[in-house]
Amino acid sequence: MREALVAAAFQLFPERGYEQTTVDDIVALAGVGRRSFFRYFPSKEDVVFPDHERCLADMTAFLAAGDDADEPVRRVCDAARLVLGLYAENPAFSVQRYRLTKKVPGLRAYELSVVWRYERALAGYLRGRFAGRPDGSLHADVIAAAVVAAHNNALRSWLRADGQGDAHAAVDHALACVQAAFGSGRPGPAGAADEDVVVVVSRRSAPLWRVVREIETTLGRD
Amino acid sequence: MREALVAAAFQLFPERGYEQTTVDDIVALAGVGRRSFFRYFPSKEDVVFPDHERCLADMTAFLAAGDDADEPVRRVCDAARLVLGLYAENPAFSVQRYRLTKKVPGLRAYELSVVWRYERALAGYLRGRFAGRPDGSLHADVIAAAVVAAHNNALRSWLRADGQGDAHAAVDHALACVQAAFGSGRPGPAGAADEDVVVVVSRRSAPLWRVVREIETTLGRD
DNA sequence: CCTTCACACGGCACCGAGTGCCATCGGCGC
DNA sequence: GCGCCGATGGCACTCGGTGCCGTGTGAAGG
Repeated sequence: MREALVAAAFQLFPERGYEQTTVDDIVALAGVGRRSFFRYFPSKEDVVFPDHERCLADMTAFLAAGDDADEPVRRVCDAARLVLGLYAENPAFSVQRYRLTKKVPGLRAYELSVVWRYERALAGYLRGRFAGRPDGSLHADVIAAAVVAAHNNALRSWLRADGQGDAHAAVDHALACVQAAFGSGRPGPAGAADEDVVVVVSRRSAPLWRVVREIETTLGRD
Repeated sequence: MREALVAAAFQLFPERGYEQTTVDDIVALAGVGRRSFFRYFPSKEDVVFPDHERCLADMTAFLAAGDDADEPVRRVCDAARLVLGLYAENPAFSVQRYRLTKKVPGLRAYELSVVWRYERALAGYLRGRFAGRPDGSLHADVIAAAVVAAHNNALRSWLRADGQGDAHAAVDHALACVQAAFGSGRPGPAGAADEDVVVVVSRRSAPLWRVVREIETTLGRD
């Protein structure tokens, strides 16, 4: 039933456009009642993202399954990789959906709210890992946003290329940049500081207290 | 006319709730025709963010007014501070709107699309500044997302406190964390590398090529 | 074999957001 | 005074979304 509705919708959307296709058109093609559509999809936009609810549940389960020995930033990057996997599973569908969301503003807004829930899940996990640390919630929000942005940057360039190329490699590279900025440089509360060599970047002309504060910030002890 | 509609809306929203207030209720209280409402606001959600269009225009103008001598990350942080100024101008209104967007999912989704446009403006500016640099668009997206996340984190904690406290100081502190991670550590194309002391963080057990790559990443020469 | 209960589906009526069209009215230059 | 133009209001319509109810079907139970 869900599959029939999704199939009917994605048959009509490319030829008529999203907004020109009414729910009545979809249910007429699928041969079901109009009321049943809204039983399976809370809104018309939801038919475009049929499995995002399951994906979100998978991601939160993945985050909940980790233990405290994991490096937090590494963990959220792996969670992002998990989401990419679901996109890469059926590239044709992902590309088709990408074309839709790129053109239709209402669909783009809906995608934003979807992505926002992923980002909040990542930030919630990081907030728990950074609990007690000063500016913990700030770092959690910033890192979650950076991870999502890097993931989306790689994902979109892969989608723009019609699903050609290695999506996983692109996302790995993008996430490596984020991990380089936040990951290994920010030891978690578990504290593996003595395993690290610390490198701070600061202008030579900066006052000493400024340099010290940047070192503290890098070490996460501000 | 706009002011009358906004005033009527924000008189009804707190007492009835957003979704329980129909557009007919608003125009009846304002004493204008229903058709005129949609002349001034494309949708019901727009009446909640009456000046965001002007704010976005101000921000893009601010970014366009900068010259190439500016440090790019510093510039987008200042642009974010500019947005905060418009929130801090009338705290009562901002707090009232925050309560609404926190409760109503549809309004939160709309706010996301608003914030997204700010983020795209910042990313577009950074993309221009990073043109030619490897992974320029990736860094632009990540930094823009981090700046917006830091700004929103500080803004929301200020709004949760009913507009008490110094919003500018909170945002300055939040943006300083982002600048510490991306700003001074990443010299722009203008190249002030010889003024910097470079500090890299890496596990001692990491292979040499990994350390070298992190140094390259930190210097923005990967 | 018949009953009954539950559940999924379909149809119907309704609400509210948003739009196109046209009538109206007030200010403006000619 | 006359005609033009922009702003406004009213009307009718579409479409997304919801509540309600009737119906059919299949499984459990007498």
